[in-house]
Amino acid sequence: MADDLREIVESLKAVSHPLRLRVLALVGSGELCVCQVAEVLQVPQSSASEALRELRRAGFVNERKEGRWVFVSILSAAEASPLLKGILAAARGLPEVQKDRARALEVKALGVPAVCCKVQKAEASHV
Amino acid sequence: MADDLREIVESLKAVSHPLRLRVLALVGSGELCVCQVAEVLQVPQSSASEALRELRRAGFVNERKEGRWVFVSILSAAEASPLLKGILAAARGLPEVQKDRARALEVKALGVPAVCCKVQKAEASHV
DNA sequence: CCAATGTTTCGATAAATTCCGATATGTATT
DNA sequence: AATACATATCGGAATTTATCGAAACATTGG
Repeated sequence: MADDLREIVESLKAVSHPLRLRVLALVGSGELCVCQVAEVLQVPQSSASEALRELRRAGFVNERKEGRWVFVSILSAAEASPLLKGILAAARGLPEVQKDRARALEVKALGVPAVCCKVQKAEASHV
Repeated sequence: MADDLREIVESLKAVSHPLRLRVLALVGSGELCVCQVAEVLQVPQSSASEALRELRRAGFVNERKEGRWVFVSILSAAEASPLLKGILAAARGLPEVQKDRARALEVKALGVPAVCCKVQKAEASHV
Protein backbone atom coordinates (compact mmCIF):
# COMPACT_ATOMS: atom_id res chain seq x y z
CA MET A 1 0.00 0.00 0.00
CA ALA A 2 2.22 2.79 1.30
CA ASP A 3 5.72 2.54 -0.15
CA ASP A 4 7.03 5.78 1.25
CA LEU A 5 8.24 6.64 4.73
CA ARG A 6 6.09 9.72 5.01
CA GLU A 7 2.98 7.88 4.01
CA ILE A 8 3.48 5.25 6.67
CA VAL A 9 4.20 7.90 9.25
CA GLU A 10 0.99 9.66 8.29
CA SER A 11 -0.91 6.41 8.61
CA LEU A 12 0.59 5.80 12.02
CA LYS A 13 -0.26 9.33 13.10
CA ALA A 14 -3.84 8.70 12.13
CA VAL A 15 -4.16 5.93 14.68
CA SER A 16 -1.98 7.57 17.32
CA HIS A 17 -5.03 9.09 18.86
CA PRO A 18 -7.45 7.60 21.36
CA LEU A 19 -10.62 8.40 19.50
CA ARG A 20 -9.31 7.48 16.07
CA LEU A 21 -7.94 4.19 17.30
CA ARG A 22 -11.29 3.39 18.86
CA VAL A 23 -13.06 4.33 15.66
CA LEU A 24 -10.79 2.12 13.61
CA ALA A 25 -11.26 -0.81 15.95
CA LEU A 26 -14.99 -0.25 15.93
CA VAL A 27 -15.23 -0.17 12.17
CA GLY A 28 -12.93 -3.18 12.11
CA SER A 29 -15.69 -5.23 13.63
CA GLY A 30 -18.22 -4.36 10.98
CA GLU A 31 -19.62 -1.63 8.79
CA LEU A 32 -21.26 1.30 10.53
CA CYS A 33 -22.61 4.67 9.50
CA VAL A 34 -21.14 7.89 10.85
CA CYS A 35 -24.01 8.58 13.18
CA GLN A 36 -23.69 5.13 14.67
CA VAL A 37 -20.01 5.72 15.32
CA ALA A 38 -20.81 9.02 17.05
CA GLU A 39 -23.51 7.38 19.14
CA VAL A 40 -21.48 4.35 20.16
CA LEU A 41 -18.46 6.41 21.15
CA GLN A 42 -20.54 9.23 22.65
CA VAL A 43 -18.73 12.00 20.83
CA PRO A 44 -19.97 14.97 18.79
CA GLN A 45 -20.84 14.10 15.23
CA SER A 46 -18.18 16.42 13.91
CA SER A 47 -15.54 14.57 15.88
CA ALA A 48 -16.62 11.24 14.47
CA SER A 49 -16.61 12.68 10.98
CA GLU A 50 -13.14 14.12 11.38
CA ALA A 51 -11.78 10.90 12.83
CA LEU A 52 -13.13 8.99 9.86
CA ARG A 53 -11.69 11.48 7.41
CA GLU A 54 -8.23 10.91 8.84
CA LEU A 55 -8.63 7.16 8.75
CA ARG A 56 -9.72 7.44 5.14
CA ARG A 57 -6.71 9.57 4.26
CA ALA A 58 -4.50 7.04 5.96
CA GLY A 59 -5.89 4.38 3.69
CA PHE A 60 -7.50 2.29 6.39
CA VAL A 61 -11.19 2.69 5.65
CA ASN A 62 -13.49 3.54 2.80
CA GLU A 63 -17.01 4.82 2.56
CA ARG A 64 -20.21 3.79 0.88
CA LYS A 65 -22.89 6.38 0.48
CA GLU A 66 -26.50 5.38 0.78
CA GLY A 67 -28.76 8.35 0.56
CA ARG A 68 -27.72 10.81 3.21
CA TRP A 69 -25.99 8.16 5.22
CA VAL A 70 -22.32 7.29 4.90
CA PHE A 71 -21.33 3.79 5.82
CA VAL A 72 -17.73 3.12 6.66
CA SER A 73 -15.77 -0.10 6.63
CA ILE A 74 -12.22 -1.35 6.57
CA LEU A 75 -10.68 -0.98 3.14
CA SER A 76 -10.19 -4.48 1.87
CA ALA A 77 -6.84 -3.61 0.30
CA ALA A 78 -5.61 -2.50 3.71
CA GLU A 79 -7.02 -5.49 5.52
CA ALA A 80 -4.17 -7.61 4.20
CA SER A 81 -1.41 -5.25 5.30
CA PRO A 82 0.70 -6.37 8.23
CA LEU A 83 0.52 -2.91 9.71
CA LEU A 84 -3.26 -2.78 9.95
CA LYS A 85 -3.39 -6.38 11.11
CA GLY A 86 -0.99 -5.57 13.91
CA ILE A 87 -2.89 -2.48 14.94
CA LEU A 88 -6.22 -4.25 14.99
CA ALA A 89 -4.77 -7.19 16.86
CA ALA A 90 -3.38 -4.86 19.49
CA ALA A 91 -6.63 -2.93 19.75
CA ARG A 92 -8.88 -5.96 19.98
CA GLY A 93 -7.61 -6.87 23.41
CA LEU A 94 -8.29 -3.50 24.98
CA PRO A 95 -11.14 -3.24 27.47
CA GLU A 96 -12.30 0.07 26.02
CA VAL A 97 -12.54 -1.42 22.58
CA GLN A 98 -14.46 -4.41 23.81
CA LYS A 99 -16.94 -2.15 25.56
CA ASP A 100 -17.34 -0.13 22.39
CA ARG A 101 -18.08 -3.29 20.48
CA ALA A 102 -20.69 -4.43 22.93
CA ARG A 103 -22.32 -1.04 22.67
CA ALA A 104 -22.19 -1.27 18.91
CA LEU A 105 -24.30 -4.41 18.98
CA GLU A 106 -27.01 -2.59 20.92
CA VAL A 107 -26.88 0.42 18.65
CA LYS A 108 -27.01 -1.67 15.52
CA ALA A 109 -30.08 -3.44 16.84
CA LEU A 110 -31.95 -0.13 16.96
CA GLY A 111 -31.43 0.55 13.27
CA VAL A 112 -29.88 3.57 11.65
CA PRO A 113 -32.80 6.04 11.64
CA ALA A 114 -33.52 5.69 15.35
CA VAL A 115 -29.89 6.16 16.24
CA CYS A 116 -29.33 9.20 14.13
CA CYS A 117 -32.36 10.97 15.56
CA LYS A 118 -31.01 10.12 18.99
CA VAL A 119 -27.71 11.75 18.12
CA GLN A 120 -29.46 14.87 16.97
CA LYS A 121 -31.37 15.06 20.23
CA ALA A 122 -28.21 14.53 22.24
CA GLU A 123 -26.54 17.38 20.39
CA ALA A 124 -29.48 19.69 21.03
CA SER A 125 -29.61 18.94 24.75
CA HIS A 126 -25.89 19.36 25.07
CA VAL A 127 -26.57 22.70 26.85
CA MET B 1 2.41 -5.80 26.82
CA ALA B 2 0.19 -2.73 26.70
CA ASP B 3 -3.29 -3.53 27.92
CA ASP B 4 -4.57 0.01 28.01
CA LEU B 5 -5.75 2.24 25.21
CA ARG B 6 -3.56 5.15 26.23
CA GLU B 7 -0.46 3.02 26.37
CA ILE B 8 -0.98 1.73 22.87
CA VAL B 9 -1.66 5.23 21.62
CA GLU B 10 1.58 6.40 23.21
CA SER B 11 3.43 3.56 21.57
CA LEU B 12 1.95 4.44 18.22
CA LYS B 13 2.84 8.10 18.70
CA ALA B 14 6.41 7.06 19.33
CA VAL B 15 6.70 5.62 15.84
CA SER B 16 4.55 8.27 14.14
CA HIS B 17 7.63 10.24 13.37
CA PRO B 18 10.03 9.89 10.47
CA LEU B 19 13.21 9.79 12.49
CA ARG B 20 11.87 7.55 15.22
CA LEU B 21 10.45 5.09 12.74
CA ARG B 22 13.77 4.96 10.96
CA VAL B 23 15.56 4.44 14.25
CA LEU B 24 13.24 1.61 15.20
CA ALA B 25 13.67 -0.08 11.85
CA LEU B 26 17.40 0.35 12.06
CA VAL B 27 17.65 -1.14 15.52
CA GLY B 28 15.30 -3.85 14.32
CA SER B 29 18.02 -5.12 12.05
CA GLY B 30 20.56 -5.50 14.83
CA GLU B 31 22.03 -3.94 17.93
CA LEU B 32 23.71 -0.56 17.56
CA CYS B 33 25.12 2.05 19.86
CA VAL B 34 23.71 5.57 20.00
CA CYS B 35 26.59 7.13 18.14
CA GLN B 36 26.20 4.60 15.34
CA VAL B 37 22.54 5.46 15.04
CA ALA B 38 23.40 9.15 14.83
CA GLU B 39 26.05 8.50 12.24
CA VAL B 40 23.95 6.19 10.06
CA LEU B 41 20.98 8.54 10.06
CA GLN B 42 23.11 11.69 9.84
CA VAL B 43 21.38 13.49 12.67
CA PRO B 44 22.68 15.28 15.76
CA GLN B 45 23.54 12.89 18.51
CA SER B 46 21.00 14.48 20.84
CA SER B 47 18.26 13.79 18.32
CA ALA B 48 19.23 10.13 18.16
CA SER B 49 19.24 9.96 21.94
CA GLU B 50 15.82 11.56 22.22
CA ALA B 51 14.38 9.27 19.59
CA LEU B 52 15.69 6.27 21.46
CA ARG B 53 14.29 7.53 24.73
CA GLU B 54 10.82 7.66 23.21
CA LEU B 55 11.16 4.20 21.74
CA ARG B 56 12.24 2.94 25.13
CA ARG B 57 9.27 4.56 26.84
CA ALA B 58 7.02 3.00 24.24
CA GLY B 59 8.37 -0.40 25.20
CA PHE B 60 9.95 -1.20 21.85
CA VAL B 61 13.66 -1.19 22.66
CA ASN B 62 15.99 -1.63 25.59
CA GLU B 63 19.51 -0.60 26.31
CA ARG B 64 22.70 -2.29 27.39
CA LYS B 65 25.47 -0.12 28.76
CA GLU B 66 29.03 -0.99 28.02
CA GLY B 67 31.40 1.57 29.43
CA ARG B 68 30.45 4.92 28.00
CA TRP B 69 28.57 3.38 25.13
CA VAL B 70 24.90 2.54 25.15
CA PHE B 71 23.82 -0.25 22.86
CA VAL B 72 20.21 -0.47 21.87
CA SER B 73 18.19 -3.38 20.57
CA ILE B 74 14.64 -4.49 20.14
CA LEU B 75 13.08 -5.54 23.42
CA SER B 76 12.56 -9.27 23.11
CA ALA B 77 9.22 -9.09 24.91
CA ALA B 78 7.99 -6.64 22.29
CA GLU B 79 9.34 -8.62 19.39
CA ALA B 80 6.48 -11.06 19.70
CA SER B 81 3.74 -8.42 19.72
CA PRO B 82 1.61 -8.19 16.57
CA LEU B 83 1.85 -4.42 16.68
CA LEU B 84 5.62 -4.27 16.50
CA LYS B 85 5.71 -7.04 13.95
CA GLY B 86 3.34 -5.12 11.75
CA ILE B 87 5.27 -1.89 12.10
CA LEU B 88 8.59 -3.54 11.30
CA ALA B 89 7.10 -5.40 8.38
CA ALA B 90 5.74 -2.17 6.97
CA ALA B 91 9.02 -0.35 7.52
CA ARG B 92 11.21 -3.04 6.03
CA GLY B 93 9.91 -2.41 2.55
CA LEU B 94 10.67 1.30 2.53
CA PRO B 95 13.52 2.52 0.35
CA GLU B 96 14.75 4.91 3.04
CA VAL B 97 14.95 2.11 5.55
CA GLN B 98 16.81 -0.13 3.17
CA LYS B 99 19.32 2.59 2.50
CA ASP B 100 19.76 3.11 6.22
CA ARG B 101 20.45 -0.56 6.63
CA ALA B 102 23.04 -0.62 3.89
CA ARG B 103 24.72 2.32 5.53
CA ALA B 104 24.58 0.55 8.87
CA LEU B 105 26.61 -2.29 7.47
CA GLU B 106 29.35 0.10 6.43
CA VAL B 107 29.30 1.89 9.75
CA LYS B 108 29.40 -1.32 11.73
CA ALA B 109 32.42 -2.42 9.75
CA LEU B 110 34.33 0.62 10.99
CA GLY B 111 33.82 -0.28 14.64
CA VAL B 112 32.35 1.84 17.40
CA PRO B 113 35.30 4.07 18.36
CA ALA B 114 36.04 5.24 14.84
CA VAL B 115 32.41 6.06 14.22
CA CYS B 116 31.88 8.02 17.38
CA CYS B 117 34.91 10.19 16.75
CA LYS B 118 33.57 10.79 13.29
CA VAL B 119 30.28 11.96 14.75
CA GLN B 120 32.09 14.38 17.01
CA LYS B 121 33.92 15.84 14.06
CA ALA B 122 30.74 16.15 12.04
CA GLU B 123 29.14 18.09 14.88
CA ALA B 124 32.07 20.45 15.12
CA SER B 125 32.04 21.22 11.41
CA HIS B 126 28.29 21.68 11.41
CA VAL B 127 28.94 25.46 11.35
C1' DC C 1 42.22 14.99 39.78
C1' DC C 2 41.85 16.19 35.02
C1' DA C 3 40.87 15.76 30.26
C1' DA C 4 38.38 13.38 26.76
C1' DT C 5 34.32 11.41 25.16
C1' DG C 6 29.57 9.30 24.80
C1' DT C 7 25.10 10.18 26.40
C1' DT C 8 21.28 12.62 28.40
C1' DT C 9 18.65 16.54 29.64
C1' DC C 10 17.47 21.41 29.22
C1' DG C 11 15.80 25.62 26.98
C1' DA C 12 13.33 28.16 23.98
C1' DT C 13 11.02 28.99 19.73
C1' DA C 14 8.50 27.40 15.90
C1' DA C 15 5.20 24.39 14.12
C1' DA C 16 1.58 21.10 14.37
C1' DT C 17 -2.47 19.08 16.63
C1' DT C 18 -6.81 18.87 19.29
C1' DC C 19 -11.42 19.92 20.18
C1' DC C 20 -16.05 21.13 19.39
C1' DG C 21 -19.67 24.66 18.32
C1' DA C 22 -21.10 26.95 14.31
C1' DT C 23 -21.81 26.81 9.66
C1' DA C 24 -22.00 24.80 5.03
C1' DT C 25 -23.05 21.01 1.82
C1' DG C 26 -25.65 17.52 -0.09
C1' DT C 27 -29.66 14.47 -0.16
C1' DA C 28 -34.36 12.93 0.62
C1' DT C 29 -39.30 14.11 1.50
C1' DT C 30 -43.38 16.91 0.98
C1' DA D 1 -39.22 25.28 -3.36
C1' DA D 2 -39.02 24.40 1.37
C1' DT D 3 -37.95 21.62 5.18
C1' DA D 4 -35.49 18.14 7.61
C1' DC D 5 -31.72 15.62 8.38
C1' DA D 6 -26.89 13.28 7.91
C1' DT D 7 -22.46 14.60 7.05
C1' DA D 8 -18.45 17.69 6.15
C1' DT D 9 -15.81 21.65 6.92
C1' DC D 10 -14.40 25.79 9.29
C1' DG D 11 -12.60 28.84 13.06
C1' DG D 12 -9.50 29.54 16.40
C1' DA D 13 -7.96 29.22 21.24
C1' DA D 14 -5.56 25.81 24.03
C1' DT D 15 -2.38 22.21 24.19
C1' DT D 16 1.26 19.38 22.48
C1' DT D 17 5.27 18.35 19.76
C1' DA D 18 9.71 19.16 17.09
C1' DT D 19 14.25 20.69 16.90
C1' DC D 20 18.89 21.11 18.02
C1' DG D 21 22.63 23.82 20.37
C1' DA D 22 24.20 24.25 25.00
C1' DA D 23 25.00 22.54 29.26
C1' DA D 24 25.04 18.69 32.57
C1' DC D 25 26.15 13.94 33.66
C1' DA D 26 28.76 9.65 33.51
C1' DT D 27 32.63 6.80 32.41
C1' DT D 28 37.35 5.91 30.93
C1' DG D 29 42.33 6.70 30.92
C1' DG D 30 46.21 9.23 32.03
